[in-house]
Amino acid sequence: MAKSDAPPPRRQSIGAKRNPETAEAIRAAALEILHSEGYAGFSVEKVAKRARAGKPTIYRWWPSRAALLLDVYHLQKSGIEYPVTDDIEDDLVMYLQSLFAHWLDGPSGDIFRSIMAEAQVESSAREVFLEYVSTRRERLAEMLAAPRSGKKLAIEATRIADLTISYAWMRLLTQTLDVPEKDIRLSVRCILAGAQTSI
Amino acid sequence: MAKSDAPPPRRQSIGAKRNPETAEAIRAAALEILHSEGYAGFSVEKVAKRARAGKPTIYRWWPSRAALLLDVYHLQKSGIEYPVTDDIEDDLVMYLQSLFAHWLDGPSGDIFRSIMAEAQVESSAREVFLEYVSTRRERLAEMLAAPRSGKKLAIEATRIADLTISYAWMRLLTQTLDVPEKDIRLSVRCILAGAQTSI
Amino acid sequence: MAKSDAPPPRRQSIGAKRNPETAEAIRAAALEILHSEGYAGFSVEKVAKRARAGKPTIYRWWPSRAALLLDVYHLQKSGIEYPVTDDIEDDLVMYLQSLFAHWLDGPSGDIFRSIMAEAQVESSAREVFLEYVSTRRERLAEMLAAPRSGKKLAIEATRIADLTISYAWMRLLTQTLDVPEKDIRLSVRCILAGAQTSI
Amino acid sequence: MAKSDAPPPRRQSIGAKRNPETAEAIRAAALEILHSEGYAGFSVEKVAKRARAGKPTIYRWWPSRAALLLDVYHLQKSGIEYPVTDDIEDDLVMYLQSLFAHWLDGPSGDIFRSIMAEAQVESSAREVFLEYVSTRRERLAEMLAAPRSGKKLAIEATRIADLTISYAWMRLLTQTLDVPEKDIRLSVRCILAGAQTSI
DNA sequence: ACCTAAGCGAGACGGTACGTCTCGTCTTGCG
DNA sequence: CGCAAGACGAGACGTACCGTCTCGCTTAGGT
Repeated sequence: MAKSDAPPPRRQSIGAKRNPETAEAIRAAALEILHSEGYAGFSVEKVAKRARAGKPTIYRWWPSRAALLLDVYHLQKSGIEYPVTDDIEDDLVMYLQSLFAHWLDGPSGDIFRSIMAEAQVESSAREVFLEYVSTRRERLAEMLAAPRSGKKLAIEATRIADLTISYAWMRLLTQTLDVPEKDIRLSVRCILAGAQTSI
Repeated sequence: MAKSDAPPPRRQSIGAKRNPETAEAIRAAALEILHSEGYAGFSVEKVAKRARAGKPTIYRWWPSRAALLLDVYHLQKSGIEYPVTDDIEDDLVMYLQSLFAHWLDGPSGDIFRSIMAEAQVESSAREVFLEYVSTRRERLAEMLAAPRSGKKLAIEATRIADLTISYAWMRLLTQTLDVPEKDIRLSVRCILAGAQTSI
Repeated sequence: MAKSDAPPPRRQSIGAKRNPETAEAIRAAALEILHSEGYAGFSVEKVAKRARAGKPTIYRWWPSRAALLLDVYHLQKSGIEYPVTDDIEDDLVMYLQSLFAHWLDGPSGDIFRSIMAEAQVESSAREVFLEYVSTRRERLAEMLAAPRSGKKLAIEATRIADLTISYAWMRLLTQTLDVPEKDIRLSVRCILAGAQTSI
Repeated sequence: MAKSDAPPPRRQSIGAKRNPETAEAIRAAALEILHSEGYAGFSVEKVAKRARAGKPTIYRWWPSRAALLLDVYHLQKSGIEYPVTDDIEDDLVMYLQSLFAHWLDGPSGDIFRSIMAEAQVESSAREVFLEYVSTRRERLAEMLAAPRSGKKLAIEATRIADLTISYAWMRLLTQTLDVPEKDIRLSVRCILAGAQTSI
């Protein structure tokens, strides 16, 4: 995760079209600020300064703060695994552990919280947030519904997915992501308890 | 629910102690602004102007924007019941139903979302938010741990409380509070499934 | 004075040399903008857009805003009469009236004020401004010194010219060019009163 | 001309009323910037930074750049006399001499030219400028209309005032303030020639 | 019956950030 | 190589709130 902390060099126009280097520098600067100072310290002005870009250049391509936030967030929404083994409990625990680690490690947790906050202020942010949530939920439900030897879910996978996602969000929002595996497992067991039947 | 839309008269000191009328006017003004303009349009300055109060008066009693926000939420939150019958499932379903109805009916759902947003921006807000959440959690855990004839919880009540609260927040944040009782019951049953044992 | 208000067509390079049509279109656009929006609304960007020209094309031929302004101003400094009849008072009144009308009618008054403003920002503008003023002054002094039957000026013509020009500028700068002939005549009479002697 | 170049300390509110120290610091900063960088380098942002004041504080009391400029000019303008002796010609000569000396000595000449430039750019500045000019004109007319033994003006004092002011502006704008007293006297005599009658 | 102490309204203050504007430079791709 | 087009870094514009401060007024409670 080597981040270049050096001040970026001055870039210039490459003609009557968008300079991808500039766009990249702006996204990177936004990301770094969100990571180091959080949503509270995020401002277009700081992004511009850190990226060595003019404010109008940012507003030319991202119509608002929220748009920039959403763009940066899209960059980051990768890397989470959806494991499928024979033990569904293990799978869920592993999923949550990697998710929490992902949120804790990099800026993605902060970004996700930022999006949630921004969604309260800007309605455009809300739409994208809801749409993203829905795809995540479906993906997780898929994982849960995957066939496993000798067992099957007694209730809908989406319900389990909802409860799992709810639990993860709560941990994120209450800043309690640093949970020992035992605790995660107990909560997962609780969610799954009534949902499994042996064949 | 008579709301005074008239501009409040100027109040003055009633001596070396807090003027409850002032406090009330401030809370009311904050509520009205949140209701009519949402979190996006909420500012201490507007509250002061509408309540015909000085800004320092607000900051004297509420250390931050978030504290005021939370206080206003409390005003609205009065009607939530923590039922204790012999059936813990019924209790939880009833609790969630009344909570969802409360969030949907008035401005309290919006207010709670506002608080969550504010908690991402201001660390002081985060503390207040976390502390509030913790009391709610304990209160709910208490309800769950109440002695019921013939049954007791096999695991910690706080874990069940966490999962319940998580579920409620998720519904709030995804704007899906309008859930039929059957769905709530299924989710509650899922949470409680592994948590109960007969004596 | 028919000015084309239609948007000029797109021009292109005519090879490795300056396109005079382009230069003309730029001058014309600058003139129209100064006339319709005044110095306040004058910007190289607007000129480029109206002339359907690129900004660099403007900067290639006019090193600065001021240079363009001065060029445009040179285009306009014509058309004023310097009448010589037997009555010097009538002459001066007529001169001022036509000058005021000229300033009010077309863009030249605005341009003159613009040059004065620009001269405060750019020293190059100042030089040209001063040089222009000096030629105007000499031309007016010439008119005043022209032989008239039976009378001659008792003092230097340049002094009268200075006072006349001063009066005109003041009217221009205070936006009070719409003066009835009677007022002009009274002021002129005042200036001339001590300057004439019968033979 | 010892000017304090030290950065001013942070000031604070002194209650619900204007802090004169702040006003003074802002005026002083504006003056210094105008002196060192001229009108071209003048900006509200720089003034705020140098005065250690917030931009809104400046805009609270001076509705526009021009208003600040004019205020600063006032600071400098204090030393102009409106003499009233028995000889109106001497009075006007003395007035112009002291005015020219004042414009030449310090920054006030430059400031006044800046104001004239600003008035061409911003309509609000124009109003302020015109209003200021009108008071100066009246003040001068008053001086001219003052009763003097044995003589009275045959025409309106305001006309004489206008011509005098016009002359002074012209000298300022053409950078020819360094005029020998004889020249001033001749011009003044010219203006006054037809305006006086013995009793 | 004074006197201190605190609450209160009002609003100015130093700041930060907003989103917009124009400047003068730069590069592209067409002709 | 000229030209239209327009992106770019820079930085000022004027506005909205932030949270802190000081004022002058009002009332209550202690002496």
